Amino acid sequence: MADAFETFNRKTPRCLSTKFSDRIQIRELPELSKKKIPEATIRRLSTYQQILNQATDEGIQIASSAELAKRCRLNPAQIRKDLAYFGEFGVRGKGYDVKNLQENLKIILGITTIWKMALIGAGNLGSALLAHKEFLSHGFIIDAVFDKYPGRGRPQKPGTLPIRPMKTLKPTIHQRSIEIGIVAVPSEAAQGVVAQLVEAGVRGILNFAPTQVTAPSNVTIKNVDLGSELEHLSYHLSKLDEE
Amino acid sequence: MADAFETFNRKTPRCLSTKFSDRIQIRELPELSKKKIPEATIRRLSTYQQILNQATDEGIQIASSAELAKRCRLNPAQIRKDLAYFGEFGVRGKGYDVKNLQENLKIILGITTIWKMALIGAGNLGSALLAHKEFLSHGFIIDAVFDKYPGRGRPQKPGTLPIRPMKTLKPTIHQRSIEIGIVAVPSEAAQGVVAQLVEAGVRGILNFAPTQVTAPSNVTIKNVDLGSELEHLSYHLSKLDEE
DNA sequence: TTTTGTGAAGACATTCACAGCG
DNA sequence: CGCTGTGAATGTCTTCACAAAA
Repeated sequence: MADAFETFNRKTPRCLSTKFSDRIQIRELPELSKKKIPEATIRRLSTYQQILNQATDEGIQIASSAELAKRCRLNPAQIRKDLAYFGEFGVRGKGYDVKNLQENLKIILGITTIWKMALIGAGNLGSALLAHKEFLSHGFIIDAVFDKYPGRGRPQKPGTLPIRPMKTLKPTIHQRSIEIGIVAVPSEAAQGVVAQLVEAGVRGILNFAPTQVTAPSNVTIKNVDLGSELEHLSYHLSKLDEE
Repeated sequence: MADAFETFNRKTPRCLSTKFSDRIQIRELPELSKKKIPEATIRRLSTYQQILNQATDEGIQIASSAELAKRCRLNPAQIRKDLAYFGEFGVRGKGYDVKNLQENLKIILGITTIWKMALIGAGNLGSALLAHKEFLSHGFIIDAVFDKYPGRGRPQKPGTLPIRPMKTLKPTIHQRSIEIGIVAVPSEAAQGVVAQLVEAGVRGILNFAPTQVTAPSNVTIKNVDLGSELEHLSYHLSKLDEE
């Protein structure tokens, strides 16, 4: 896992020879290698993955930034700049090797190994997530399921994950080395569950409850809120009525 | 529906009396009333709704921008500026009336009436969405369900929506005045379904398929991609390993 | 030639800081 | 007094335009 970012910013500033920088300590140099990567760029990396998959399916081996831009409706310069934050992946005069770029994006996104996740909440949404086959192809797997009422949900078929009581959350997460929690419980319960997940040692949380939850800064939280997406849609639809 | 935006930019520039502007046609005036609202602001409006609901539940009647900011971890000036795009909702020296602001946000977001939606795809995800009670409290309702194979899915109980064949998409959407489509079908089928929805006359689409779909510019598309959210999480988790 | 990678310019978004109002 | 509403300042992101490379 630790080598996931070896390719990052691997460029040496051309104005400085290695020898020179060996002898003289230069204040700006460490800053240069830690150029800040915009959040907006990171969000687009998944889209690039998506369209590269599509291109692979169509048998395309080399794609220019213009071609990629067309597929995700972005500016070509945007794509070149985004990729350039992480290295020099293209060939001037030709474009990007689709397969190669795809591999590099996987490394950058940290999905070279499979992330184990714990699902909390086996209601409607939880069950759908559990059945969601696409997770695995993206490098994620639900490895344990918890619910306040372990009896509920679909009857447990053989080969299905057992629904565990909340009491066993911490030991199970430790034992199975789970690093991500998915919160699919009602809003009222969400903050409590987040606290338990943090206590159990997860480092990332995907929260489906439409409420603001907090966690220490070393735990990353991503909120997925359907209501908010629909409201955004509604805003734009109402606005069109005005014209 | 058309009155949903009457409160927008209802401020009269103080430098011009009403009489004055009645008599003389001023070029800049129409521009002033159409000040462009940042997308980032619009995305935050749903969050404001969420924290106002929370405040209401706690019995809070008046809240300052500082108080609201603390609840959604934003800068107070951000909140004041966002709200100021749509009118003067606050009282100087006091703050914002929670109830009143909530009502105004509903009008701004266009959720004063209930939006009817058609769900396409009655698989795992579709079924979960169908059972998702929260939609209604946000002003949205699934009014018709379609699937390539109408027989599948949960056995149809009385009082449950029938699963209709795709053939009936267009007439049903017309007949029931449905304006939003939810795409919960596999990636390969997504673009085709989007085309059918557009043809049937919907104006907004919520797409759960992890693929880039296109529609004419008069149809608004919002993508919800779980894989992409997880990849974003993965990126941040991998990065923390580096330090 | 073609297309990348990248400074510089431009567009957009956030925060500051304070006048103005209750 | 306290807090909003808002220009001005700052910060961030996107796009342009071109030198450098294959």
